[in-house]
Formats: sequence, C-alpha cells, structure tokens
Amino acid sequence: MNTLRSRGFRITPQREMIIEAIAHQGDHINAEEVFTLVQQHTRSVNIATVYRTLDLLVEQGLASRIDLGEGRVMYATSQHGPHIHLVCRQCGCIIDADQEILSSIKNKLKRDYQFAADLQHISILGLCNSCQNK
Amino acid sequence: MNTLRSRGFRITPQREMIIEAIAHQGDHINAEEVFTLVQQHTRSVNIATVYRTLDLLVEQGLASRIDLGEGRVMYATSQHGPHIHLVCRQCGCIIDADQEILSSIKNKLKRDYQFAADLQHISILGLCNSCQNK
DNA sequence: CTCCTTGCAAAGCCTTTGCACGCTG
DNA sequence: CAGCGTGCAAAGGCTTTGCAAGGAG
Repeated sequence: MNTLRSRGFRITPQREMIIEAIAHQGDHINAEEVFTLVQQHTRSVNIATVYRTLDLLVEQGLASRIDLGEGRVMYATSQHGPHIHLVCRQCGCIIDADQEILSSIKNKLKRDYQFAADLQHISILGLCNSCQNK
Repeated sequence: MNTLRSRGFRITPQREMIIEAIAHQGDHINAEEVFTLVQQHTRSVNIATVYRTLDLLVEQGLASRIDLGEGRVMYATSQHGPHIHLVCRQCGCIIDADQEILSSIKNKLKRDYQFAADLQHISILGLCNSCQNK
C-alpha cells in the first residue's frame, strides 16, 4: 500500500478496501467475492473498480492472478506462498498442495524444452476424495 | 462415429464434418477453428452446432476438452495421446511435452491428498525459449 | 412418422472500456 | 488545482439457450 504510494499511485478508500479484502482472505479469492466483501463496508464501490484495482495490484507485483482453469480466476496477496491448487472438477473445491512436489519438474522443462515454467500457482484438475466415492 | 450411432445418436453431415475436423487436425484445436475448418466445406453450419457437438463428443468420451488457462479451451480426439501443454504467457504458443515428466506426481497427490489428478492434458504456463530472450 | 438436431437470434456471463465527474496529493 | 481514479452504462468476447423448422432412422 505504501508501495503503491511510493510508485506514484493514489490511495483511495476503494483501493484500501480492496487490498484489505484480499489480504484478509487468507487464501485465494475471486473478483466477485472481493466485490461482495467490499460492499459490506460501503455500497459505493463498483465492480469495474474491483477489476481495475486487481489488475493494478497484479501488474505491480503486489498480488498474483491464479488461473484455476475452466474460467475460474482467483487472486491472492504476494505474501501468500506459492503452492499447487488441486481443483475438483465435480464439486469445484480447491485443495492447496505443497509446491515442493513439482520441484524437479521445473528443471526438466527448462533443460528439455527451454521452457521457463511458472509454477508459482499452478493448478491441476481432478477429483477430490469425496467426489471419487460417488 | 459408429460409436455415436450405436449409442442412439444421429449422424448428421454437421457432426461428420466436425468430427473430421478435430480428427484431421493432428493436435488440439478450439471451437472457433473447428468452425472455420468446417465452413470451408459448407456454409451451412452454425457455431452453436459446433459447440453442441463438441460438448457431446466430450461427454461421450470421444474427445477431450483441454483447458489451457487464460480462457483458452481446446479440443482433441481421444486417440491423441496424453501430454503436457507448455503455454507461453507472452506469445501464446503451445509446446507439447512428454507426459512422462509428471509420472511420479500423480501417485504423490493420490497418497498425500487423496486427490485423483487428471494429468491427461495438463497445461503449464510460462515463457517459451524465444520470449525469454526479449 | 417421430423426435433428435439444427439454425437463428437472443440472452448470459464475466470482464473491459469510454466518458464526465470527483477526489487525491 | 492538475490529472488520476471512479461510477455508470454500454460494449465486447465467448458460450449457451429457446424455439420452430428440418432431417435421420
């Protein structure tokens, strides 16, 4: 937040509330949910502002955009450590897995395909435990 | 295609052409591209039909839907072997990587998180070789 | 002849954008 | 008080859906 100010961006009540919202939410959160959270404080926030602010935060490296696939996009503060998202196709729940599982992959991809994989917030689709037993 | 018939679905010229299109295309292809390909044969195909047919093929297990993230959805025939998609954030190109790289992952996820990962067509975001050198 | 499929057009969903006003610094 | 940021409303891209007409079996 001070980071924003120091980079010449203005601190508005809207931005404060949006930053608060994604920081307060321990985990990932989508634009719609940010909007809802912020509205609990005041109605005077527009969904367009939420999108614009989230974009800004991502651009400035203060938040990360997490693409869960199937059109689901989430946001998290950068403090939120990198990890894998296990997304259930069925019920849509998200399990956070230790990112260390993929540690060996990154080097292989770089060596064999010259591809710099961004494994910070990768997501893997599948079925969660309870949905397998149905 | 005979599979469809035997399951009680009708074989229409539209369906034939759409199936032909995704089978002919060696790799993955999106709905828009299927539409374009099919239109080269005849104008009498609607984009809605393309979507409906692709959905049907996926439901029936004859094709797979591949979510590349960032809103990009592709389709491929089921014969198309499973593999990893390395998607470049910058230029959007797609590199197909050997799926064997992830072989160990699946078991770990199952054991540690009881999560049945679908690694058939996983996609990983990052930067391709040429985009890294810019 | 039945009713599954299609084309058409409209609507839906999420996100982005143009514009004039308002508030930050 | 300059101009960045906002609300509002409209548009945009992609996908889905309702409905009547058409064609497969």
